[in-house]
Amino acid sequence: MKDTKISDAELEILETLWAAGEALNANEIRARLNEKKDWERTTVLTLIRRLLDKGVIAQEKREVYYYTPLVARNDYVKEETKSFLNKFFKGNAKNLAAALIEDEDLSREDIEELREYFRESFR
Amino acid sequence: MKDTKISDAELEILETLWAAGEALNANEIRARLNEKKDWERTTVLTLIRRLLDKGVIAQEKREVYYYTPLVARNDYVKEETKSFLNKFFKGNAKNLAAALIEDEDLSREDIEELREYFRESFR
DNA sequence: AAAATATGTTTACGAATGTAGACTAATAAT
DNA sequence: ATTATTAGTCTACATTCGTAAACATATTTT
Repeated sequence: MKDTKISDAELEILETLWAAGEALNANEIRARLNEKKDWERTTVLTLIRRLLDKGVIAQEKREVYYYTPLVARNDYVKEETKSFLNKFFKGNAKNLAAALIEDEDLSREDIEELREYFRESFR
Repeated sequence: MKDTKISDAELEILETLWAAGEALNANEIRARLNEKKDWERTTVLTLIRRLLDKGVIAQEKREVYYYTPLVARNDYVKEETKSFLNKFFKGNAKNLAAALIEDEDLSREDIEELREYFRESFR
């Protein structure tokens, strides 16, 4: 699960499973996805297959196959964050923070909140 | 320059130009890239072409073509950061911060620095 | 039993990517 | 003038991705 590349479409499936917190079958996944992505049944199945091939989810046979993530969202996101940091900020979190603050799309409150967060998080 | 997707390989070229701070020709780009990527001459040329097609760099004809970025790194990175934030943190910077802090790869000092940074950055 | 439905696998197909060879035009060296 | 070198464009080709239709199989309806 180290260097497995997960595509955007595949990630939608994974996010659905993570959000569910329990094994889902293809139809359930499709249903929950429906608000966001209106994919054909077979599209969902293809993505599931690819995730299986990549070894990032597992299947369990009941009346129908049920799928569960083999990676915790937390871990995955942490990895992605690290890559992102390296890609654009030489791995330096402070530079990222700078970019966040510079971003005029962050409201005053957002920043205030961030500050607060850091203050607490490490006394 | 809004929704232009720049691939990883293309980004290497761009980074080189950004770092240079002045127009470079293909050979110069290749030379500076050499430490990281040992690409064939034509590979570099292909990537340059793709960036031209995407309208993210411009060329200027002297004895030989010289290339300049049409996007500021800052702006580009800001955009990417925003997407990243949306993709994994529902656009919520605080959640990102949480992930950063959770990351045991950040040293105490890193975090301290971050805190400091936020403290100053917004009095 | 025949027909319809549901579930899964295989095959497909165009766009993007990483990587570069073939080919061409221009310039320089012999 | 002939040959070699350079700079650029065009073509190529395997892989991944997004998206799904075709096809096979099992199950349910009629």
